[in-house]
Amino acid sequence: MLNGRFLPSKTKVNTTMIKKFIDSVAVEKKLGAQSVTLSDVARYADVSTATVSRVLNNPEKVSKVKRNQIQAAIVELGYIPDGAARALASRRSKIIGVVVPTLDNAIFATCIQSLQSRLKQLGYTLIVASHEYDLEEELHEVKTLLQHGIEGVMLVGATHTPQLHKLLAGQRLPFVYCWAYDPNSSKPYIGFDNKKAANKIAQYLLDLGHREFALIVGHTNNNDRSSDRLQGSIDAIESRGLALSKKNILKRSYSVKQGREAMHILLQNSLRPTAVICGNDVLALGALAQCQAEGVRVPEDISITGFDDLDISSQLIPALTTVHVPSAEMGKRAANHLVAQINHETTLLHTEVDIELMIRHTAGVPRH
Amino acid sequence: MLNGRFLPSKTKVNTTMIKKFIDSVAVEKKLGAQSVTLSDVARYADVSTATVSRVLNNPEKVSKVKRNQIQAAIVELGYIPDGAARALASRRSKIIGVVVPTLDNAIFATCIQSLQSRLKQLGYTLIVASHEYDLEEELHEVKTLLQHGIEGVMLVGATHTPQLHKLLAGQRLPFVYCWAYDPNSSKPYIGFDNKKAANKIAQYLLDLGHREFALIVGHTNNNDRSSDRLQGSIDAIESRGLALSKKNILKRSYSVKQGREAMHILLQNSLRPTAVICGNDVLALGALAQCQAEGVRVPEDISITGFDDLDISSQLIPALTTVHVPSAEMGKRAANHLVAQINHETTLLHTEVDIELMIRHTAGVPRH
DNA sequence: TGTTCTTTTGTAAGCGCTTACATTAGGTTA
DNA sequence: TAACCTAATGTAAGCGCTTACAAAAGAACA
Repeated sequence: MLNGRFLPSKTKVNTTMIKKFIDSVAVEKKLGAQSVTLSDVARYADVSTATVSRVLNNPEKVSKVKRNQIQAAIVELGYIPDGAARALASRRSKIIGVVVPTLDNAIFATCIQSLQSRLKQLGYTLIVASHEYDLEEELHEVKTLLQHGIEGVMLVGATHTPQLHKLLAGQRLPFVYCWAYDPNSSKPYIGFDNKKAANKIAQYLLDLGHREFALIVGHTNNNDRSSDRLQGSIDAIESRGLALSKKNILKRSYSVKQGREAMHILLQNSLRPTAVICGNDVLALGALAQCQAEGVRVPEDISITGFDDLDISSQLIPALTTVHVPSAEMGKRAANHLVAQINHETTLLHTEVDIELMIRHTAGVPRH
Repeated sequence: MLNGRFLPSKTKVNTTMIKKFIDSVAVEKKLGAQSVTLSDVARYADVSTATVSRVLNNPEKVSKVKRNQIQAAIVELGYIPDGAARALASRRSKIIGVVVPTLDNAIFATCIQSLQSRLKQLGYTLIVASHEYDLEEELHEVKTLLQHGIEGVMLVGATHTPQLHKLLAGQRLPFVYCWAYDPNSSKPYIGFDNKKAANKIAQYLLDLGHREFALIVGHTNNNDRSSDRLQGSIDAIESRGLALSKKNILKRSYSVKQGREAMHILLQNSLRPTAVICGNDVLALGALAQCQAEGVRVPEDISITGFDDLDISSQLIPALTTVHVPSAEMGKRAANHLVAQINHETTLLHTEVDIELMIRHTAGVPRH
């Protein structure tokens, strides 16, 4: 041990000695802060750098005696491997990236939480970026992530710039699209059919007897989830031979406030809709609040539905009728998928997750 | 250009040639996917690697002619710098880390959103980790971030394991504690005094005439924000000579459901409190919903207050009386602080952000 | 005991960049 | 035009690891 630096080998090492060793390393390197390197550990444990590296990466390839020696040295010196050096030498960063539209929506936060927690189990670290519903920005973010050597990336939705598709293909970077589903695509999807889901909830309202609809949805430009949900609802309504006036389709950004404002407009109409389908729960919560504010009873006077099933949605009074989206599950599956891809294991190209109509108390039979 | 690889110099370059160049690079490297390196760019633009590197890092140090030449080469070859190599050589990763308790609370998501957006402006990338209110896990996460070469880290609260404090000091890593404030500490804080804020809201209720209180707060072990808020309320109440029975202090994890359950218990009491102070908005929203569910009017029968001022809190009916916490601002300030630290610029050690009592409609004068 | 095979360990060559230092080109000035 | 300065560029030595390959040490067997 200490390899002749200042201690005869086999001497029992105490804390002071370690400190001196580290300090002497620091002095030698003319560094203010000592940063213990792998070769310091090697010297301290009296082995080669290769052996230390093996302990880090393939412990089973090192004899028990040396392994213990080295592991003790690592702890004693407080050695922390340098990820950049590892990444450079091994060409594996152990980093995965995700670019979501925004973190301000709990649905993405939940997904990221579970993505990250699963990746942690698998030995990966997550870098998060958001693009605020701007696809050029999304491209830019992926490039930044690429600079950081991500080994895989999760993206939201199916709509992206052509350059991004090219980039992903060119880099041979494992990736997965979430929150959307297209079994005919050659690209990997983990998600669900937004159109089908929106169709389902509209059907439910139609079956309850509703004929006068309004839709409050998210902006549909460059947002396939939003436009699919819109289209799904429209299809359902028109399939029953009903008309939906443009005036009753309100596109708003996803916020409670916008939901309120949109509902306020709808309530001004001489002919009020009996059912308002919202593009997500946040908008629905706003719509619901506005009804309360204006003394409109839900669901007696008007029915409201959401999409996402946020935690809060089931707890409010009345509890929101909505579509449950398993965002945590998507995160977890995305993690599994990406890591499998990285390890060249075979994976399913497409995974459709179950969405479920949550029938609660904001939708009911319309008044005559 | 192309430096004799297969084109006479000064030849006009077209797409096919670029492709061939890239392919020849790929073949030479025996790589499946071509990854264009800085030296490829240098060769292509017929300059040294140093010059290319300068264009990347100090463009003003390179003559206009070469700079343009090189920038064109970068675009044409689709060169993406390798962050690991840059980090290793320059000892700067351009990565900053943040470890929050959880992403499932919108208040942290909002903060991270703004932290990240500011860091992006400053040329940094963010790695997010969460510890689920487990301080050992927090330590572990910081270690992982350190492996990835973070240049700074934002942490939440003032309570951390001693090892973490040691680690931060030993690594000379810029860091900042958010969501708490201690002007007497030698550690940097960007936040506010939770105790004072909680005191303020309790005073407000006392001034309204409330005498019977209950508290629904977060778990207080290892969570200084939660325990400070609890203590602040208790202090206010006791300073008026009022007693607060242990039975009326309910500790729950932060979820709407838990808020509901806690309120349900309080409503069972023969002597109901006239005011319920909640440790955060999520709990308050739950408490509010439970009152609605049980036909208890807010604020006529019972007053409820929150803490955080989530987006939704101001939009619900009745709008929640709460404390506004500028989480986005804290994120932004944390970004500025950390980057300033990294660049050895002088910074304020402590920043107290303004919190504000948001008087809305869930707290009123108690019934006689 | 020598031979062969297996396991363990070491040696040393990079990974793709940055940067100190050396060199050269291009201006100024006397 | 020589001497000197500044700006632009190149050369080459690493940064801290991993890993192919070589070497050494054991184990097993005849």
